[in-house]
Amino acid sequence: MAHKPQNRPAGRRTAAAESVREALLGAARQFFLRREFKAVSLREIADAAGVNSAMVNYYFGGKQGLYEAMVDELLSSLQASLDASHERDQITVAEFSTHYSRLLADNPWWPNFVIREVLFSDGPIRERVINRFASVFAPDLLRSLQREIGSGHYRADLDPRLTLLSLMGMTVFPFLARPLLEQVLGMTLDRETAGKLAAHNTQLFLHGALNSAGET
Amino acid sequence: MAHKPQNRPAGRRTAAAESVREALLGAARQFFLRREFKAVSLREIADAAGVNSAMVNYYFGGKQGLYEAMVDELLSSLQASLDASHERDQITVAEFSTHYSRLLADNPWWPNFVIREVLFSDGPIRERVINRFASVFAPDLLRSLQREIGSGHYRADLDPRLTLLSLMGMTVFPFLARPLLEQVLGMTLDRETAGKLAAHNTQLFLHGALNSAGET
DNA sequence: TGATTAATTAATTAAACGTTTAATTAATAG
DNA sequence: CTATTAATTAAACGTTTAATTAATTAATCA
Repeated sequence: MAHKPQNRPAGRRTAAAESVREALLGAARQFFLRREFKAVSLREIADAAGVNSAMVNYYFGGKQGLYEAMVDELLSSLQASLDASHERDQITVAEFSTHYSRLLADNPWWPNFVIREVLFSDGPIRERVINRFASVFAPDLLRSLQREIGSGHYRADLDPRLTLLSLMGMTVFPFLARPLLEQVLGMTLDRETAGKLAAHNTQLFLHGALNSAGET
Repeated sequence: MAHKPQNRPAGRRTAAAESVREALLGAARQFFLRREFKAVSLREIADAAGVNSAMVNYYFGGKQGLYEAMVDELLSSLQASLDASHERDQITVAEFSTHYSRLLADNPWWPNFVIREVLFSDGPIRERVINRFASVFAPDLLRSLQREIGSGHYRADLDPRLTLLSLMGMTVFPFLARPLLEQVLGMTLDRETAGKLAAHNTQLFLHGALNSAGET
């Protein structure tokens, strides 16, 4: 019944309570990001957090509640880390490529998680992830592309939305296909490779693959 | 123990047996492609197939066996559909973009499934999916890129592997992010849009985004 | 200090799961 | 016709799950 530790009187064992909450969230992140929802049991989460499994129901109202809390925490931290990455409405292709690649290289869990939520989940979490994810880079980048096309800097026949998709795909896909890279191409996606990839993508996006004297 | 109906004497109730097998495989595809492994129960599969749930153990040795059989069937049908798409070693960027886009547009389950297997699964199935997947397009395309770079048709400073990744990303990502497209950009990925996307990607890949008279 | 109440643990519950088993039906072979 | 074997069913098994309840601990305040 006690879905949440309601109206907790400030300063009464709250330190311990917060530590239990955070321990559970940390353990939840550790498991939920790596395995599917149903394949993770509350017991292993509680054990890893060093608390009793009933605490999940006490603090989060159940398994689903814990998962949603973890997702919210994750999205908030991402938002914060991205808010500092570029000036609003002023992102360039090179900046996007560089910042996004670094972000993905530093947080290997991120693309997996987003893709899983976007592709396989449903319900309120998926909506939240999509909207939050989409609001981070896409609008600014889309506006930037439209400006460049309108100003004649980019080719006038470029569809901004398709171009956005191409650019995001070039940037994100390698991190999604990371195991494929390692097993098939023998590449590892550390920060250095991610940097090379970002530079490569920027070049390719701006100039194309054809040699200067090339034909179609 | 009887993992498979061993040494089945030809012509003894095999018709019925095959229909049960296929009914189970069909139902398995219907559920496993949409939900995670642990979230699918043998009971719902058996119910949908109209057979007893013990048949799963009789014919496939268990839940895992049924899943693996389904995966193998899926990979074989994909391989067959792709073998007809291009001459070995002779694929161009435009061909790749076009064929792959059409394939993904026609089989919406495919990118989801591959990504799930590649990112979240482990064990023998993942190996099989990666190798099978990688052997379909990547080697031919990589060779083609190397040839174009070596011949001077493409810029000499292009890294073939990074270029392969960029190209695959441009092509595959929109289908992975399909829900995001629909919800954020208001686009639907039908065959027509997929065609436009393929043409756009080919153009962008070859010529880049910059206008002819543009600066860096 | 002693009552009160939040926090935590331990024990328990009911349901769902995949699998196994034993019994039954159907079909062929000798 | 009988023996044999494949195919199928229904029931039960043991395990695991999330959730609930009861019991215990500890901190606050009158």
